[in-house]
Amino acid sequence: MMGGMKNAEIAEIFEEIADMLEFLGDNPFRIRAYRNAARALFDLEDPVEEVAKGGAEALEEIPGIGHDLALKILEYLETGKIRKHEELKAKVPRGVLEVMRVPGVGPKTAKLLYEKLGVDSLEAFRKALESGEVLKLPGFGERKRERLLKNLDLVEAASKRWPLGAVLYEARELLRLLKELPEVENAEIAGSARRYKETVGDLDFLAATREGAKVAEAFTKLAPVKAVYALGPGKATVYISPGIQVDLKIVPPESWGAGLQYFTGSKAHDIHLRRIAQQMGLKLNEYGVWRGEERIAGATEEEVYAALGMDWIPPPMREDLGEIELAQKHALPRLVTLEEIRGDLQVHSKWSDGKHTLEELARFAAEMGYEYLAVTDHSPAVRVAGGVPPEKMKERIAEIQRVNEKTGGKPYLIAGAEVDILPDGSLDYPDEVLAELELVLVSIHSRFSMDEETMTKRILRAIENPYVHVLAHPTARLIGKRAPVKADWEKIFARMKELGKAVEIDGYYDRMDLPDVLARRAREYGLMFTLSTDAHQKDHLRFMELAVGNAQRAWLGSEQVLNTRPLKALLDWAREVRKG
DNA sequence: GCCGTTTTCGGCCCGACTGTTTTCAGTCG
Repeated sequence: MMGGMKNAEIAEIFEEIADMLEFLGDNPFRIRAYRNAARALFDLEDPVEEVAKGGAEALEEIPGIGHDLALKILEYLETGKIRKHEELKAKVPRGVLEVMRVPGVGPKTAKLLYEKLGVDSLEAFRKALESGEVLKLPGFGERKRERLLKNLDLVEAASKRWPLGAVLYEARELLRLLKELPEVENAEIAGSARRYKETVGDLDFLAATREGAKVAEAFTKLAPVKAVYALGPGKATVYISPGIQVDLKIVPPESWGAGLQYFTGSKAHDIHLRRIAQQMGLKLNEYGVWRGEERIAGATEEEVYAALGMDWIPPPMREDLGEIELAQKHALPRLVTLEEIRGDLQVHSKWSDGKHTLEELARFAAEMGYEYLAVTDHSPAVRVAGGVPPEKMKERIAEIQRVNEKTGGKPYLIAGAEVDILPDGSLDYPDEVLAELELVLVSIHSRFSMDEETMTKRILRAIENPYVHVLAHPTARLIGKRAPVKADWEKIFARMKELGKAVEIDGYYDRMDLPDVLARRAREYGLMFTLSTDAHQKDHLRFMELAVGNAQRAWLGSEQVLNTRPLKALLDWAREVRKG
C-alpha cells in the first residue's frame, strides 16, 4: 500500500488544526508548522504507518515533523484520534471553517462574524450578508458586502479543483489574447498548470511589460473574462467561464525570469529557494535576486537559479521533493520530452468505442509525426464499449495489416488490445487470441471496490499471464468521480519488475493514471513505462502532452519510457517479455 | 511547533490589492 490513506487522513487533521488555531488567533508560526507538516505527510511516499514502526524518532526524520507532531501521529495511529484536534473541535464550530473558505474571509473576519452575529454556517453567512446585518460590523461597508456575496456564490457553485486538461486549452486561448496586447513583451502560464499538476485550483498568468496598469486593465476586458475580482497596476484577478479563477501578475521585463520562477511555484519549492538565498546573504523575490539594493539576477529563470548556485529546474519537478539538492549538485535527471515520443500506445478505433476507422487513425498518427500507433480496442466484457468478440479478432488484425500495407507502415499500426481484467483476475480473451496480438494491455473496468487483498491478487494474476505487456490505467480512478482501487502497489510493482512488464501513464485528462506519487514509486522499482492518451477521438491525441507532463513530475527519463524507442526496438521488447 | 556553517533560543518568505482606515489591517498567493 502506497503513500496511503493514513498519510492523507493525518495531513487533513493537521490542516484542520491549523485552520482552527488561526481562527482562535494562535501563534502564526505554530500554525505554519502544522501546515508544513500536513504537506510533508501528503507528499511522503512511504505509508506513514510503516515509518512509524521506527517510533517517534523515525517520524522526526521527516522534514517538518518534530517531536510534538511525531507523538501526535503515533497517537492517531494508535487511537484513531488526536486529543488536541478533538479539543479544538469543541471550541470551533464546524461551519466556521467553511465560512473561512470563502475568498475574502480570513480568521479575523470569521471570528468577528461568529462572535457578533453568530455566523456558524454558510447559510447563516448568506443571511447576514443579504439582510445587511454585516454592515453593523467595524470594517464592513457596502462594497465589501457585495463582494463577499459574490464570492459566496462562487464557493457554493464551484467544484474546488479542475483536471488540468479540462481548463488548459481555454487558458492557452486566453494567453494568446494576452500576448496580442501591444504593451506585453512576454507572457506565460505559470502556477500549477506549468508544473503539469493533475488538477488546478486556479490559473496563474505572468506578463512582462513597462505598462502594468494598462495591461492589467486590458486583460480584464478580454473576451473570455466573465467577472473581475481585483485590479491593480501589478495584478488582476478575474473569472472565466465556468467559475475558473485566473490571476494575472505583472513584472517589468528585467524581472521576467524571477517572476516566472516565483509564480510557477510550488509554494514549498519557492520557500526553500528563498531560504537558500537568505543563507547566501541574498534576497529572492518576484523581481529578482538581490544583494542589498543591487539586483544580481532576474531576466531569465536560468539566471535566477544560477545566482543561487544551482541548475535550472524543470517546472514539473518543482515540488521540493529533493530536486533543489540535485540542482545544487548539478545532478538533475534528464527528463523525457514530448518530442521524444514516437507513438501513442493506447488508442481506440471503431472496432470498439472509438470514433474513427483504422485508416483515419493512421492518418492522424502521421499528422502527429508519429512512427507508430497502437490500436487497443476493448475486449467484450466492457459492454458499454462494444468490445471486439474473440471470433472477430482475426478479421480485425487482417484489417490492421491491410492499412499498414497501404501506408507502407508509415506510420505503423500496432495490433493491440485493452483486455479486461475479470473479477477473479483471469483475462477476457483466451491465450490463443492474446498470442496473435503484438501489444496486450490489461486493465480494470468493473468491481472497483474490492478489498485490498482480493484486488491485489486479481491484478497479480492478470500480470502473470505471459502474453500481457502493460498494466493500463492501473488505479482505474477518475479524478473527481471515482476513487482509485485499493491494492498493494508495492507488491504489484515488485512482481512486475521481476516479470519485466510495464506500467502505463494514461494521459486522458480525468484519468492521469498512474498518478504522480505512484509513478514515482514505480520508477523507484525500476519499472518501464508506456505513455498514452486512451484516445477515443482525434482531439484526445493531444493529451500525450499531459502524460509526458506527469512522467516529468515522476522524474522519468526517455530510457524508462518504451514509446521513445524506435518501432523495431519496441516490438523486440514486446517479444522479449513473452519469452519471460 | 520546527529548526540550527550566525543560533538549543529566537528566529521563522515576501509582496500586492481591497476597503476601510486617514496610516493600515486583513487576506491572498
